[in-house]
Amino acid sequence: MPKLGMEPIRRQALVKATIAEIGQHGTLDVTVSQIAKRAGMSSALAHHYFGGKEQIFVAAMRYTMGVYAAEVRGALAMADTPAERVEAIIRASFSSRNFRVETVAAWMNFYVLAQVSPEAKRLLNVYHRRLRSNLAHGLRPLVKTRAEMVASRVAALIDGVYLRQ
Amino acid sequence: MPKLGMEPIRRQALVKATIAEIGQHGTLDVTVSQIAKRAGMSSALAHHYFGGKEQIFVAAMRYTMGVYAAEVRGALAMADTPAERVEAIIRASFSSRNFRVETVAAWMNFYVLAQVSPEAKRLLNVYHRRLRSNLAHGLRPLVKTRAEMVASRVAALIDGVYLRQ
DNA sequence: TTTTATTGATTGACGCGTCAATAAAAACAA
DNA sequence: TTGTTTTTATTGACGCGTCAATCAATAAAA
Repeated sequence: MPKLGMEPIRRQALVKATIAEIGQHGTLDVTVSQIAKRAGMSSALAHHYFGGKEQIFVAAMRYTMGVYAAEVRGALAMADTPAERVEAIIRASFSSRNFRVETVAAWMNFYVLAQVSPEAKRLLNVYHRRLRSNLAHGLRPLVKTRAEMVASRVAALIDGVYLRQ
Repeated sequence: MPKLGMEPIRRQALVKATIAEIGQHGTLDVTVSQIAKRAGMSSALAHHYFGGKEQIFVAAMRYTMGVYAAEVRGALAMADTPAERVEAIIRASFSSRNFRVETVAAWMNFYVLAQVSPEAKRLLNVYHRRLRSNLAHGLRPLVKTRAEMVASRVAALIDGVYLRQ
């Protein structure tokens, strides 16, 4: 019973299932079948829409980072002073959504994925650059020339705290 | 041509090969055969001495952490003031040895391994506890009651900086 | 009838772990 | 000392399972 326009629904279901599955296993060692099953379809269909496992992973990574970016943007929108901007970013980074075990596990494994998949590496670079840039922008009025350096350290601190969750 | 007393030599060769292989691949996705080949033996022998893949990984993790612990101890031995102690730990953490790409990759993947292997998780906990304890000890005279908290943050920062290497 | 959705079955590759077999050293026996 | 047995080292081959990816077939919309 093929309902039309299934593609976007299936894709999103797969992406979310991927994150959940990685979160549950704590590893990228999840099979396409497991993901597909959780998303309520056959593995063949997952391949049909994404082409391959790595592309599913990358899509999940992109999605996760998109959610995070949106949260930062939202928090940033209602920050007025530089200090507030910095705090907004940090607060968004540690929001309850981003701090769920499954999200943290996903992030950690995306770092590993970036060691293997060029596209994942690219995405991770974009995230790093944006995070540092956002932080530096808020920090500049506070610490002037050292803003870039401090931003890097704060960014590292955020990731480090994550890693320990 | 069985030379006797091979066991410790083979074990160490396998452990080092494991770290090298993980470093090169950036992932735990390395086969026992690859490791054994790099260590100059058959995969059967690797199984003979370690029993299984996971145990090889755990041994490599234990080894890596042992090297790190020794470096910290060494640096700590010639630190007199509290501030020097803290600096010694940080300096040791970022020594050239611990900052080699392969070592960093190994560490990162050991975090993933800890999500799967209880023994790896235990080892990682020991490392975390020791690091925080060492830092807190040096920090206490400097920040008094907040020492524990600051130690946690510094520890997280160290790992975060690593993650970005 | 062409396009979109969907899956069961299959294939082909690969990897872990085991085992039987070989060989040399060491321990023991005569 | 010499012959025999036991222990240690070592590997090639292989079974068994798993998994990514493909394909042919079915069915409902357009």
